Amino acid sequence: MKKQKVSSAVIRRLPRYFRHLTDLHLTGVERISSSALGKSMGLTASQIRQDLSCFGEFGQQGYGYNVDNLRGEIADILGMNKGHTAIILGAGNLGRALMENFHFDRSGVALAAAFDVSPDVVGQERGGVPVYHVDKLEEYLAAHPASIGVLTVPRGVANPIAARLVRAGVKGIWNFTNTELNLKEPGVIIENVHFADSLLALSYMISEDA
Amino acid sequence: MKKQKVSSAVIRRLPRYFRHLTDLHLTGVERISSSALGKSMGLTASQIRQDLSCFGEFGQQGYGYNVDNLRGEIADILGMNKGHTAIILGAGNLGRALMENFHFDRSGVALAAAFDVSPDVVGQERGGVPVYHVDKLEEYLAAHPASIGVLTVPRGVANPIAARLVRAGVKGIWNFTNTELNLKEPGVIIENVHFADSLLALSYMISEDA
DNA sequence: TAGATTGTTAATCGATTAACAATC
DNA sequence: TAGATTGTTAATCGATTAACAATC
Repeated sequence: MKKQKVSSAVIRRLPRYFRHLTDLHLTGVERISSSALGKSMGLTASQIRQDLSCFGEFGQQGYGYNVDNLRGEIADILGMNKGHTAIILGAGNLGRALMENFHFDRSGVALAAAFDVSPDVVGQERGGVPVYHVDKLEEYLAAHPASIGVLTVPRGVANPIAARLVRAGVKGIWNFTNTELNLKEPGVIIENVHFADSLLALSYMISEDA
Repeated sequence: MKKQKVSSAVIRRLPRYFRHLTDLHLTGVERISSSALGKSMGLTASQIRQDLSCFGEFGQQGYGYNVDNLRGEIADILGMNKGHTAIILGAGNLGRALMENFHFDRSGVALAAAFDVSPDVVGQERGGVPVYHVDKLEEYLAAHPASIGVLTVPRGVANPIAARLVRAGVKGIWNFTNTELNLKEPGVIIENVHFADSLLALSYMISEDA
């Protein structure tokens, strides 16, 4: 178990490797070299080999990598086989879009439930996922622990809800609320999805040469 | 007009600066030093000054930065005052969530219309935005040019629709389709929003020390 | 075997941080 | 004025790329 710290740049590339290898696998490709993979992803062969070497030796000299095997190794590295479970907080438009359309299972995550306050959705099912009242959150989590909380609540309640999630033992928060969460608990991981940041970066890039 | 290339790391931080300055402004903060801003954002003062120096001189020795002024400068840099217009392709769950809940205007972008094929939505309005049949796309864009296409169509049609957008003169594509778009046109900017990549990175981080 | 391609060490490049003169 | 803080140049650090011996 080599325990050197893996840089964030590498971590961000891992899902891309996984996605490309999945595509290759579905296309029937059985083996690929670092240079071929690099060309198709816009990376250098060196970088790919360097990245993978953080986690082990997955290739074979003179051959390259077995696509399906490497895909499996990366799935493992990403924690896709750890049986992570997620719950959604906030079954508004975005929450429902995730429930109905996003394939959590393809990332190795089981979406177990959603929570909201509105009588319009509480008690219903969306995309096969039950929606409970948020008052039941702690009770639910005590019986059905979850490692990931998906935060799609309104900005205003983001922090209090996040604090409740953390107190109830959630390990990571997937934050869609456009708020910087400030938790005191150190161990909890926050992954922010800031739509506006992404759109503004695009706006910058298309504005540059005008 | 200094024209040194701005690194992608800097570009990605600009929207964060904008967001934090907006928050400060709303809280009534009038001036801030690079070190105070750095502390609140988890960056070094050096980095902030270095970043800003790519675009000009916005501070004052011994004083720091005027929050509202700097916010305005960054808005300008980001192209928020260029009058960018966006259209949404695909008025499914995600497309509708963006129409009804995402404030394009807060990023300086006007959302003008959406396009879909389903009779269930075509002809309706969502969040004040009309939904047209995608057959009308070229005709519409000829009359109402847009700089940004928001791609929330199913994976399968992502590439053909993207190609049509580009042919019709769109400058950037905000891609939510979990597909790597391959366009031949060089000038067009693609900004990918890969939910799964983000979730997998989170999965990795919470799995690490288990 | 010869050719291909790995994993890894060394070299390069770029980004972040530190230092400091300039000055409000 | 003295203190604070900028913009910028130099130093450091880390990440990417290149090179190459090992070997399938």
